[in-house]
Amino acid sequence: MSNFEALFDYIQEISGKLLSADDKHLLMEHFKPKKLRKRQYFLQEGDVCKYIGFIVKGSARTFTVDEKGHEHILKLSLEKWWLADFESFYLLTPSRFNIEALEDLEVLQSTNAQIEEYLKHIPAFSAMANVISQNYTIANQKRMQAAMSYTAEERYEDLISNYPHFLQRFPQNMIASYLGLSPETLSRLKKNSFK
Amino acid sequence: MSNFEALFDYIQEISGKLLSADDKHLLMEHFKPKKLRKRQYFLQEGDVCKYIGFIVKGSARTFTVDEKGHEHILKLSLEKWWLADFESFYLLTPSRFNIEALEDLEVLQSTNAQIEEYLKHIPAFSAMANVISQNYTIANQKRMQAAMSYTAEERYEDLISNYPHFLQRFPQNMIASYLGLSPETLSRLKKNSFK
DNA sequence: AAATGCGCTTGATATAAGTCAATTCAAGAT
DNA sequence: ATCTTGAATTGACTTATATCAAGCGCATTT
Repeated sequence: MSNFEALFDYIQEISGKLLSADDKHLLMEHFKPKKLRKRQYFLQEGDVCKYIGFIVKGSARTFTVDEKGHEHILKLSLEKWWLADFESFYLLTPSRFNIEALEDLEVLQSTNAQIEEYLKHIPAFSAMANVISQNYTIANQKRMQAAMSYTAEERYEDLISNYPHFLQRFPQNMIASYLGLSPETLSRLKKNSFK
Repeated sequence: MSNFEALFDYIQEISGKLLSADDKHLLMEHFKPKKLRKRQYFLQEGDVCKYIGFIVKGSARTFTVDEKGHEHILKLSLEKWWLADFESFYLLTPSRFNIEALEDLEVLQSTNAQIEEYLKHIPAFSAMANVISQNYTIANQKRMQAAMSYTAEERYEDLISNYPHFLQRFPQNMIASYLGLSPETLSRLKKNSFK
């Protein structure tokens, strides 16, 4: 119940529209609460990402494992973020990513087919989707630019100013991987930047 | 006139829906043909990206210039691609990017306000927008992964298999910058991969 | 035909970041 | 309380890529 309040608030806030009682009932009917304990997987490489999850509580990481066995974190996610490999979710192809809970995790999850229904029938939901799509496009553009043009140190500074809470919520080695750095390099970087 | 046929075909192909005669008239009313000669700018750093352009003919690059004066290409664009800095276009903020014609360029351009109208009134157009948004999300996810996890050589192989025509249309130093490499490094890379 | 500019290549060197290995430290488990 | 585990740090060394510099074709201009 209070899980759903978080989702309702989020949709209304982002879309700038109100949800009717009917809208809420429809959402509650098909978004299923799911709990994962720390270290459990929301999605495993090779599986199809059947569900998209809205994070009510906890955190997660989306990562790949390369041929040498090294992990690369593509996304770190917190409360009020959506959890999915969108390629797999949209196209129903096997995913190349793993999504793992970094803390005990509570999500509300739904299938692509249900999402299509929401988009059709709930104006606030489709308005939200449009805003999110814009935000994602902008964020991706920025992150890509940072990855291409910035040095390791600049990317770290950037992270600090854009997502300061990340430093509290995620261990350093995860941050390093997210920035495309080895844990050692990030450690040294921090030491030097204090001077 | 034949310019618009390219746009109409594109919208119908991507959306899977047909455009009515009214739809087409509406599009022709507000999409303006614009020609740029090679080396001219579609968008300059610091300006607001007032227009989104649909490329009918030609090619372009989107790039930033860092403090050291080095250019970094974020996007290489060809026929049937959309041209804009979406952050600036959506939010009307000054752009950090430059968009420059690499060949003589013909685009059909429109403002954000007009696009909103199309989304409201032309079903094929809004269906197209949804598909594009999905494709962008997927492409961004892939490119980000490539940038994080792949070596220079793997990124080049990746480019060859995903966009083989890029090699014909863009000079090598542009490809290098797009891959986040110096021209020298790409040159050496090619030599070694032949062995 | 000469001259200019430009993209590509090649060589020598510099630098940023990765790798491997050892140590410390804190947190959880027994 | 002790033991174990894993994160963070630090040092020594390696590697990938950038930088600087020179030279070579090739096209465009004069």
